[in-house]
Amino acid sequence: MVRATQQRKAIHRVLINCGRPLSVNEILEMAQNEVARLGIATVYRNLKALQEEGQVVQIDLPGQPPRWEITPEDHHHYFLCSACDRLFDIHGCPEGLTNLLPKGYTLAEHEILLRGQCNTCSRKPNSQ
Amino acid sequence: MVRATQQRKAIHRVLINCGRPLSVNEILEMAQNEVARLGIATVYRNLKALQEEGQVVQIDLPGQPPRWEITPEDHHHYFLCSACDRLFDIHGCPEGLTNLLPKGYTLAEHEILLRGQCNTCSRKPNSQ
DNA sequence: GTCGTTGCAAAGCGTTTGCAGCCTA
DNA sequence: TAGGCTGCAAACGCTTTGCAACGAC
Repeated sequence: MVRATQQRKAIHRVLINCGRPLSVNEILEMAQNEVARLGIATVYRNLKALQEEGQVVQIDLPGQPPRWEITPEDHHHYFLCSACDRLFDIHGCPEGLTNLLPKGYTLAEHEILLRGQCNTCSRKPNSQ
Repeated sequence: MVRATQQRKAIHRVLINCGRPLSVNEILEMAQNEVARLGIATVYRNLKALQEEGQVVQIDLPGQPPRWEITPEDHHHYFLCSACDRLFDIHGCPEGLTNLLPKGYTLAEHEILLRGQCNTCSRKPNSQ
């Protein structure tokens, strides 16, 4: 039987309220505002449990620490800001992906990571 | 001044001869056939050095251990066959990537990973 | 009260670093 | 022969695990 502890509720709430994929440390820091003595092991344990329930998914991008977000309803991609290192969801897909395939190959899935500067950091050319 | 040691030459040669991206342990084991007492730290140090010289690149795919390969000549993407787990180069890029960006975002780079079945595995529907 | 969950600390695991000795140029 | 490079072991950062105490049901 799964128990709705303060810790688990805080971790889940942080992911819901923030609305973007968060690293384990971001989740820890935000959730500690609600449960001060929250430990990192509890964050890992609950993320894994929430993942098995299908509530959250782990996002594993090249060269980046793993991040977690609420299981998205739709298929989407990611934008990583090279200035502030925050990750954003990108909705929509480019055209003509199947045209890139060599003859005889079949496409099942695709993952796209865009890098650049977010709207906040684009306004401050000095940052990064 | 960079020295052409037996270890460095063995590591470089393994990557050239194998012709596919290798994990650090694969490189270690293969290079130990040439230099028996080769240590893992030396592999890491030389991969990093070869990377800084631009001779090799690290390939970091979601959910996979880092792999290393000889620096490819051109910008390209990857196709991972879900049946045979081999990785292929994909040449060309999709159109309209910038259209996906929210207002105010600027695009600098993009990485694409396609998954599906390669031409060999497409012919054998039983294999995964 | 039971037993799933927690915080802490220690253990794992892949990677990096410090250091004395080795070997290339 | 100088000093870059090596192997070894310890350190490192992130993640997992063991365990006694806690607290949701």
